[in-house]
Amino acid sequence: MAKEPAVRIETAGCCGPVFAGPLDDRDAVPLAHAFAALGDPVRLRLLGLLASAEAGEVCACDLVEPLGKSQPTVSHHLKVLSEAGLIIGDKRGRWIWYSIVPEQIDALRDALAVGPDRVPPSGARVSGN
Amino acid sequence: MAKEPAVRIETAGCCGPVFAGPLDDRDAVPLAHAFAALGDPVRLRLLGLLASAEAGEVCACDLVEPLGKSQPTVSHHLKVLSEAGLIIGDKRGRWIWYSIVPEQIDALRDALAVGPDRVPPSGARVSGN
DNA sequence: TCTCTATATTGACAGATGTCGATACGCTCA
DNA sequence: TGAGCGTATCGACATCTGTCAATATAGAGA
Repeated sequence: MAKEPAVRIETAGCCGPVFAGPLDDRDAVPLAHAFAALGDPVRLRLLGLLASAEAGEVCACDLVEPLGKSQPTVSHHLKVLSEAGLIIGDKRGRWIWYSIVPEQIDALRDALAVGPDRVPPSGARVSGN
Repeated sequence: MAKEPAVRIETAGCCGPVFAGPLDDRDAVPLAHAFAALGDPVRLRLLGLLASAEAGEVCACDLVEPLGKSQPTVSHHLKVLSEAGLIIGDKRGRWIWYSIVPEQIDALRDALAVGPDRVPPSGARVSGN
């Protein structure tokens, strides 16, 4: 179960680097949502823990203590990251194992490519204006 | 005036990709602050406008109308981006010309490099499905 | 100097967000 | 079936954030 990211950022798939040109509000909103998910220290540390896990995934039960937050708070942040499509949880028995969705992180990286001549995704795209 | 970014993200300069390992709270806070600055559609569109400008910079007076927000609101967002070190303003006479600070954007991109063995900061996209 | 214009700041307000304790849900195992 | 554990949800609260009208500040030009 839990095999599909909750959200797919459109950047990598269709629209190319955001900074390659003026951005439509409809494109900006989901992207801003994804970046906002990164805009919290606890969530960044959460991602760091997942990324550094030997097996590429971590049991939610092993996230509470290193973060120093209450279980509901950690659960809340996991939900935010999950809804942004940046992580995904796999339920096995009593436990849920979370792992990073690399494609989504990459999509955000691509979105941060500055200028039209940087890392064009597949084809030349919307070369602004 | 206005020659130095307000903030320098430590990632590129010293610490490498954030997702390469567990993240200290002291490191996470400034980074989260920078990502939070990207977490608003208006600010993303603002960056898009700056990035797509022919001259690499845009007069603040030319930002209000395309964004469809009030002048104080635009000024507020410019301040947020500026304090995050993502843009910089150059005052010339009555006008202030804003431009992107590419090094800071790159620092954020580098911070999003997932894992120690993935996509060393320079490009190489992972054609994410 | 005084006026005009560009930008920033202030104050106010509604809505979003981070946090926790309490509690509900769901799975496993005896 | 019931007890126990892992996780999510709820409710409450303080804080932060986005927005705008009003106002202040600062430079240019008459």
